[in-house]
Amino acid sequence: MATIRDVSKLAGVSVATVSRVLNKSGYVNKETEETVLGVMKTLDYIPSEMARGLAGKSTSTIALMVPDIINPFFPEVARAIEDVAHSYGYTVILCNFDNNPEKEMNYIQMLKRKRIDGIVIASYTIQPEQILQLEKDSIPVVVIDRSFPSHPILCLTSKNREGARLAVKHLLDQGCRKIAHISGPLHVHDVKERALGYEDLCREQPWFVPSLIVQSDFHIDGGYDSTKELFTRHPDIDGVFAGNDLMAVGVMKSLNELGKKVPKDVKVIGFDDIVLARMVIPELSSVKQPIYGIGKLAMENLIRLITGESVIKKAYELDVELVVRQSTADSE
Amino acid sequence: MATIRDVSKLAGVSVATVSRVLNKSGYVNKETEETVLGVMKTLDYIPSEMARGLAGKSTSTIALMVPDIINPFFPEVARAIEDVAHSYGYTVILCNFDNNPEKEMNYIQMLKRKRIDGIVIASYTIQPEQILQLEKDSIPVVVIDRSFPSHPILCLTSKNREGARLAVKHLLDQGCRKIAHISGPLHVHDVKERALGYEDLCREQPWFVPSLIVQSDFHIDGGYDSTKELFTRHPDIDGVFAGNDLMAVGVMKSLNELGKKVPKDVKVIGFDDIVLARMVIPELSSVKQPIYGIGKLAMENLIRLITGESVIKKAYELDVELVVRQSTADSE
DNA sequence: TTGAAAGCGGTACCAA
DNA sequence: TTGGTACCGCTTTCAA
Repeated sequence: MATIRDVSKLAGVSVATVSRVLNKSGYVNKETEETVLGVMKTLDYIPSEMARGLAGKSTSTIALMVPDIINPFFPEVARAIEDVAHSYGYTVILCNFDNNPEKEMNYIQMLKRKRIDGIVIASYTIQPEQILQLEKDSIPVVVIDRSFPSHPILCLTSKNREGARLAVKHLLDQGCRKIAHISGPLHVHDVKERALGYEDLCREQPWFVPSLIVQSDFHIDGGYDSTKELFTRHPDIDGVFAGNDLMAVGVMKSLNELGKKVPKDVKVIGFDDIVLARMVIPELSSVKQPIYGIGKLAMENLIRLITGESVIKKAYELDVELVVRQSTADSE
Repeated sequence: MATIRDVSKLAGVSVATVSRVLNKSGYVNKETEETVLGVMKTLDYIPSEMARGLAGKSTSTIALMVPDIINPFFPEVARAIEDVAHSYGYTVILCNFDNNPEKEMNYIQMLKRKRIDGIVIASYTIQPEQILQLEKDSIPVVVIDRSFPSHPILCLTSKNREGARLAVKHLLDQGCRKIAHISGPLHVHDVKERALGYEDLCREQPWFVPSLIVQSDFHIDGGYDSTKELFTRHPDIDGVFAGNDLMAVGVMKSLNELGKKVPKDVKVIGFDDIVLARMVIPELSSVKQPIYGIGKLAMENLIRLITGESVIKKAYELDVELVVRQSTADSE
């Protein structure tokens, strides 16, 4: 493989000059430039990012750390991240860490060795201190789907509490008179917010009892199992607000087995509005998070951090939107 | 950030020695080693992969090129690739190229600059010559979900024709008497195979007419639209074999709107058995490709190619398996 | 068992 | 406008 020296020799100039035309930096005579460009073509010269990285420039590589790319929320984020990254000349390393703190740290270590320029991370296991440490090591980080409001960390989440209220309000409007909530892991602040949104509207209802809230794990099977559990205790539930769409799908599957019709007997609404919501039958109502937008914004901000532009490191909350589909339709 | 020189100075040894303990290569006195290891810890030394890459070793990075990570088939592959890669110390770069040859080439160029060690690619647009060229540039490639039987290229696909036969046979066994096939892009050999499998069993049927085969695009909307089209022409279709699960879901959505019950009025079967198949209601019958296995095998073989172990570069076909679920259940 | 030094392929400063 | 050259951080002979 041709090197910059090969090019310089064949073009009869110095490597410095070749470097200049390569980077369009500094003065280069028009003709010289053309010669060099020509030689590059002839030699099929491809500059080594590794070498330029070593010589001081950045690696143009960022990492996307997610619990599990199979969870359909993340491919949508990944897609956005990758689109923006690619358009800015960055490359994306994909890391799955399965909510396993050890694997997570292992990965971070590996990323440090690679001297990546930054990280976008979605994690319920990472501690704010770890992120601060990363920044101290001058590796910018953007956190998505979780916020650390009391730390100077750039986080991107949605208006979870408001979204939850929208969902529950909608169920009430549709005539539901006993609404359950299946939540994700409540020790996570942003997950808790959704449960709080539910409580905001339901706590004062005559039918409300705490056992209408069940904590689960954001997975489809969790939604499935929790539903069985809920309906054993409260056979008269007529509305379910699931903490995310994946669990909502589990809810629908469970209801189907219980012989309950959606939306006739029970109305179901999820959260996130992943593409899956439009794939199931009946189509799932949901609270739309701007997933692509979150990914896009995350990457744009990360690049800003990398290039040293001024960005305020704090928790940003994006707008959500109620999306009504068949799973909460009027039961005529 | 500490460098190998910092370590060597503080430990009172040469960089060569530090390098040796780093790589556990060559002789190092037990005590010296411990000293060095200690200093590394104190300095929080993290070797630069970039530098070692430049100095001759590999980048320990491979690329996964897919049309679109949002297509649920690919996260499953990605997951496998990443698992194996990580366990061998490799890092995975994710590339979406949207079936856009230009973007694809653009990416390959970028990957060359990064001097990645190898590529796993799923593409219907790439030409065998491009892959051969890559290998000539000493970048090993493993192709998945597509085969180039007449080229010395390592490809991993499933027994598509046999799988299609299994699917259609099953529909026939379940009593279907007019079966349609919605296929993917037929110009791709492996896609064609599925259509041929369908024809193997249907061509001789009294009800068969060529217009029962519709070409589509492997996307959910394609399956949806094709179904509308098919039922306009043939309202009496009672079985649909979709070329992949995504289209099968589109089929079910379309049938739902047409007022046809699945599986009572029409039975539906897909291909791939992505996790989505178990998420929809009714659950989708499918022909199971060992997706995780394909990804795993792809990565294992890629590593073998990278490390120069002997691998026969040819098209391998993996076994498939019929998975019966609700969408083709008996209509009692 | 250890060290000196020549790269690896670029960048960028300083002179010319 | 151009060239010479000292690095960047690590690996790998070759000698000692």
